[in-house]
Amino acid sequence: MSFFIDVIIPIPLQKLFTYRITTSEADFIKPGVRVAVPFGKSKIYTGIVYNVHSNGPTAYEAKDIQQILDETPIVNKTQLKLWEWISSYYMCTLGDVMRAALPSAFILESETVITKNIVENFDESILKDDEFLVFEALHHQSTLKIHDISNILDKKNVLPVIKRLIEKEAISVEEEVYEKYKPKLVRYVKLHSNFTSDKALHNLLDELSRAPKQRDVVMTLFSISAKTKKPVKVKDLSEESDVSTSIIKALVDKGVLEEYHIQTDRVEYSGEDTEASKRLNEYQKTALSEIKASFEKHQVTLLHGVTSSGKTEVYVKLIEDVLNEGKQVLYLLPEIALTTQLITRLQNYFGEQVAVFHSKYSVHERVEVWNNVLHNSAKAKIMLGARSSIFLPFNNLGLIIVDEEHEQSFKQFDPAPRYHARDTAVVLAHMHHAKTLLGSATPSLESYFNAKQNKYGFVEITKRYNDVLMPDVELVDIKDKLKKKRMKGHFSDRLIEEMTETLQDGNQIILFQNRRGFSPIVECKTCGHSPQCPNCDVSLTYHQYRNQLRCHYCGYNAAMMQDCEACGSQDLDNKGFGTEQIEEEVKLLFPEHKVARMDLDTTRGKYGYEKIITALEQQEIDILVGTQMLTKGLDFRNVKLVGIMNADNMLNFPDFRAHERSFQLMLQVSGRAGRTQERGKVLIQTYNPHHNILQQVSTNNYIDMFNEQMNDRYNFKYPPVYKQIKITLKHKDYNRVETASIWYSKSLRQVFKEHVLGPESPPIARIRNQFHKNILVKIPKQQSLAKTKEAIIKINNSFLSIKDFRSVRVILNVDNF
DNA sequence: AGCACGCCGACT
DNA sequence: GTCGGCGTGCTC
Repeated sequence: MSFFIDVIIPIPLQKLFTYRITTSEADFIKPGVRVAVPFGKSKIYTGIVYNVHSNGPTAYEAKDIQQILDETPIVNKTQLKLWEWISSYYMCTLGDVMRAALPSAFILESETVITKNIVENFDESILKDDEFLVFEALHHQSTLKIHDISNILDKKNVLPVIKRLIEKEAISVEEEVYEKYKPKLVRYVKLHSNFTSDKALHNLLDELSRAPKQRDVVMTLFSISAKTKKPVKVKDLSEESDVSTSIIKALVDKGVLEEYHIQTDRVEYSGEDTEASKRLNEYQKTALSEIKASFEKHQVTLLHGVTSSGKTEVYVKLIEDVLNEGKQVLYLLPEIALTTQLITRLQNYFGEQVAVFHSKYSVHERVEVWNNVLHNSAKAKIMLGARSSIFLPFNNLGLIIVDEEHEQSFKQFDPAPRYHARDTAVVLAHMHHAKTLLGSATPSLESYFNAKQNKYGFVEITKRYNDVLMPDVELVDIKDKLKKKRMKGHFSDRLIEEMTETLQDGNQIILFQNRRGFSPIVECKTCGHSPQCPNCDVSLTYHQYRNQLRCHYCGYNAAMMQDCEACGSQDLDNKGFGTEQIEEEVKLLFPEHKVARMDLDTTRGKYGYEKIITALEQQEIDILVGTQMLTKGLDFRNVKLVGIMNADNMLNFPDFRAHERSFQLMLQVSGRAGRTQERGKVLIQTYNPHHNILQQVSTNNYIDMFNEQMNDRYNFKYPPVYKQIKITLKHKDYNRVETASIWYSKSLRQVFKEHVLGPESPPIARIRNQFHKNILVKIPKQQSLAKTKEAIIKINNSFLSIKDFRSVRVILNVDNF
């Protein structure tokens, strides 16, 4: 009997690929192991075995696999089940999910390696110029990659050149697979076995009496190993004996010491002993027991706790319980909230059992974390991570906590799989028969709605820790202030007053402006022209610190011009304002005080973010200007005043969730004010102080906001009342997308009638030279989601079979919010 | 997604 | 006349 395997390949193709394996391989291969398989003419890909069977294909001849890459599965059954759920729910391929799920080091790809043929008296004259260049390069370097050749020839399509060289038998090519993951080795030393006897050792020390430094090293090695009874690291030995590693090396060369390696973990926690978890206050205790009671009835529970209510302590208690049952915990939170502050706090309680999974980790670190989770290692009982950590190979999950549940960064928008980590977490927990706790000070409407519908359990903490009062929120009408000439730049007299007072008391200030850059738009005062991005339909943003104009959509940048491109006038004006400009203005208003800025531009580097946080904690900064980055997971003792520079631009954002988002954002920023005894103050500058959302923010009235917003959602058939799927079409030719989107929406309308919206051009119709069109399908609660998707897939297939439309890119986005 | 094949414009 | 553009089709 012959055996076959179906393999998931990390490419966006819906089907699995069948390969033939030998009988002995069949004994060995299980679903979840990686195999290297030939694909297409020359490529070798890493695939994940989906299943093993003996039904050979009839329509084609199955290829043999090239190699088995793992002894045991690196992906477990539950994960494969989750992958399948994601692929069907979010309408993407298993290959897409695989790409997102596995650390990139697991996905090996072959690379073409070019070598020179050894031929006596090769006639170089038959080579053309570019061919000769490549041939010449191989004299200096024994092998070249395709990429190297592109660099040498300075063009991208080099395959024809290589082909001709092969025909002339000047070179040959080979596919090489790289094991990208190399475990980190730490160097250790021990005394060579020749000297372990007392006598030999005595002789050695005598011999070394003329080399005191070397003698010291040997002595220190003894004392360290006597003390620690563990292998001795070269690094430790060098530090302890205070000699350079070159002396140790000399001893190794002499054969006195022996060097060896042990594989170690890159991700190591070297903290102090763990401390007992804190005692909970009354509200926290009540919440804890309510959550436990709720878990009896509900698989998912929503914890609505005001900012600074001490939710983390409650989580800690819950985690302790789950750990005692010997189960794993997943603690999900948005990327920007993954701060050192929180990590250290959890490590203080749980020590080594906490592992972090982070986008800033190197590929190697991710593999190590993956393996620790896979083997249910004691080092990875509690996984702390952003959305992609739902893909880790848990085998015994007891609890998932989704903190800051309302954060939109849990949803992946690009590329596929466009999954929502919170919703996927609920499904994952269900597969493990585990519980899910969603926590937020400002729950998303959908979660609160689910709680109200009794689909989720619900628990509330309404008091801040230590009974600190909620900040006092004041709305400042800048329209009125402008009229009365009480504005200095973007600062109202009220804001300046409060700032002056706060600084006099030695407290800190946070200013929130939801837009980076200096001023969004440069406009010529003479002709009204403003510079546009050549690739996108947006005006360029002026960034002062590099005197540059930049596009926030495609990254295009150009030097700021001296005079108007259109009419040559020198009278250029800056419209609108961003964080940079606020920073400038603050510096002028308060020259005595230290001002810093926190946005994408200032936190680029690996530690950029941390530096600013530390500086603020140590009170080196008096005033911090920033974007929404400020809102998350930061706990500052001395911030007393929070200023929101302009509430209107978020409220007017064209999105059905703009109001909900603004409410969440403003309440979260406000939460940064006054976290200790003194009551904090929040000033919100706006042109429209009577806006309901602003009123609800100032009275901290979530319920009112919820009811009012839900009313809109009912009326306009938006989530969470209706489900929705967004279909985006992209093409570089506007007419093409236009016709394509009309065809697409027409077909959809035949099935879904009035529940199809669009096609519409988004506010920014062109990004990276691609024109976009959006179509929205609204799905009533009683309509089957599975059937809806089936119908869409059918329409999509007919769409793709029209040859004029084949070049149009289609993006399906389920729950596009 | 890649990559090969095949058909048309702009250069030697 | 070739080089290189990209539209089309296929991948076990």
